[in-house]
Amino acid sequence: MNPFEPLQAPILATFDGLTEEDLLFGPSPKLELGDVALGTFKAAKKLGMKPPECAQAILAQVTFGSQVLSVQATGPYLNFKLDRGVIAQPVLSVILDEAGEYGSNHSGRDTRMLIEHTSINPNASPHVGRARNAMYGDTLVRLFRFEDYDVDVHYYVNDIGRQIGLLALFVDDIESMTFDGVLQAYVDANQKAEDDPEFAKQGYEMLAKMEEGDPEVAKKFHDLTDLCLKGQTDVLARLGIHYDQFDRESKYLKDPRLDTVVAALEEKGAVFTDEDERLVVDLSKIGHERDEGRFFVLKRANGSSMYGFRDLAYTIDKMEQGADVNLQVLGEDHKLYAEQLNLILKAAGKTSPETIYYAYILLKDGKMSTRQGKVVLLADFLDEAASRAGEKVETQCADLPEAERKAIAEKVAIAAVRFAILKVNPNKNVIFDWESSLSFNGDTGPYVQYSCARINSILRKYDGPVDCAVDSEFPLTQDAEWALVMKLAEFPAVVAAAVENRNVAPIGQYALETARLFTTFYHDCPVLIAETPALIRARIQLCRATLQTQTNALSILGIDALERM
RNA sequence: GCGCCAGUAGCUCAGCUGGAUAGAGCAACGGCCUUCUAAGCCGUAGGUCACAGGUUCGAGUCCUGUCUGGCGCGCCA
Repeated sequence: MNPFEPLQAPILATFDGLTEEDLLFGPSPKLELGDVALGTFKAAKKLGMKPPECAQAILAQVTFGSQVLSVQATGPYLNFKLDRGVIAQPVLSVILDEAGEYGSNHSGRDTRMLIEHTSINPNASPHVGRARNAMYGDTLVRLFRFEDYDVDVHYYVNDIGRQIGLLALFVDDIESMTFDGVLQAYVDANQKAEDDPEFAKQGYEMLAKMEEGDPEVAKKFHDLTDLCLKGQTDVLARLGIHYDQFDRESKYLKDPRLDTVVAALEEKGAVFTDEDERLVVDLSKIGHERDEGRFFVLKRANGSSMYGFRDLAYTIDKMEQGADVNLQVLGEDHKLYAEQLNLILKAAGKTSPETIYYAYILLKDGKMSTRQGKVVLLADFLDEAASRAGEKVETQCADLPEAERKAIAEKVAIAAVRFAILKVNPNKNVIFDWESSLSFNGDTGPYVQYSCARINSILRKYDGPVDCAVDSEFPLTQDAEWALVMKLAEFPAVVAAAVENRNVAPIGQYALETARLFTTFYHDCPVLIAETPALIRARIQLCRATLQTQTNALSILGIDALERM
């Protein structure tokens, strides 16, 4: 949706050699200057002029249509005053017409994508720190599906490893065990392993039996990790996060494709057995330039494989599933590790997925620590947030049945967490503050939801359905209306940028800005009691278009636009 | 020590890939509910964009160095 088309076309027709990209349209910094501004920097360069000259040249030579009421050159800028209604009409028309698809550029048509995210260790309940991976990954999935990608979501289950070995040894009766029970058992088992070396050794033996394929041990590992996985995915499902496929690490223990990798490494002289009988890759032979992180261990002295060795097989497996785009979401602590894997795969003639990294979530008084109990569990936070939201819903939606009120409170809680995490650029640490995340005021998900609830409230009171046919004489004159329309027109570009940069944070920022502009409009421009029927009709359509755009933006973020709250 | 990421208002964050006088929210102060939901709105105050150089018509944004914080660097996953 390019609302500037009527301004652009006559300029392009007058000056040869200019393209759309040379014309930098945007809102004027102040509405007194104009409704829309054009920066002439790029165009000037192409035309061999200085920007202010270029502005003057456009002013002198171009004849604009009747939509343009006046043009003024201010240094390198041109400021246009427009017939706002005429410009706004097609914007609203497109939004109401495209409805749930408004904002999508459909860039993923006929494109298959495999994305792996979350993949947390089974022995922990998701806390908000780890959940950044899940929320970010899930939001990418939603973004790409919105763009018509055919997305397959994978979760890599670390179902083997020392921690599961200890657990399997410690736990007798899995049948009657709960997720919380397993978590406690893991803590106890670790303590026991620390106190009792013999027990620790037996843990490794369990692991060895698992690798050898002992059916009884395998079943125990499987049942334990299943229980854990269910506990974890239940919490994540509460946030609307779902997966298409769970890939068990144990499946990749003896993958024949690893032989070809090792053979390729041998051929390049990049693999050797060290003095402790470990099988080690020397990455300096295959492109790693520094000393740090030069060595990568594939197998222990006893022949059991390391996590990274199995991950090589898993990565190869993912890449061979025929997706056009492969993505994985990893914490920034995995940066070097992923680079090491990539080098090995490249040396073996294999490709690697594109990785999206995110920085850690910190607490106000430092980093999270499971050991010190300095964690915010996702489930705990959601419970507390839902309870606080519930108090408000109780007074504001007293007429609704209790079940419905509870559902609303839960959705507010989800919006609070998801938004708090997603609005921050992924390469920045998030400082998670319990209190401000529970306030629901200001820059929050609930604030955005609230603006939607207000729109819904107006639409409910408006008698009759909203007409999608937008009048050509669209009577919008107020600044608040204009600012809102311009913001709505931006949405497809915001989505396109998010796709290109694999960054969803700007969508959160966009929803926030739109909500703020709507609220200003809400206060400045009465809808249901506007002066004329035509104005009521127009503002209702603007409300409907805003709600549609926000619904689409929020759905990418995994947040529900609420009818009432 | 080496590598990657970051440093913007007291606090938490934006800043459209180099463009007009750097923007929000929280906290503070002052206003606004018999008028579409006050989870709200309007206003005031708050800045040497970590620091020092450089690149050019123009730098919060690009380059170099320094400082501070996060993460990582051979049998954890």
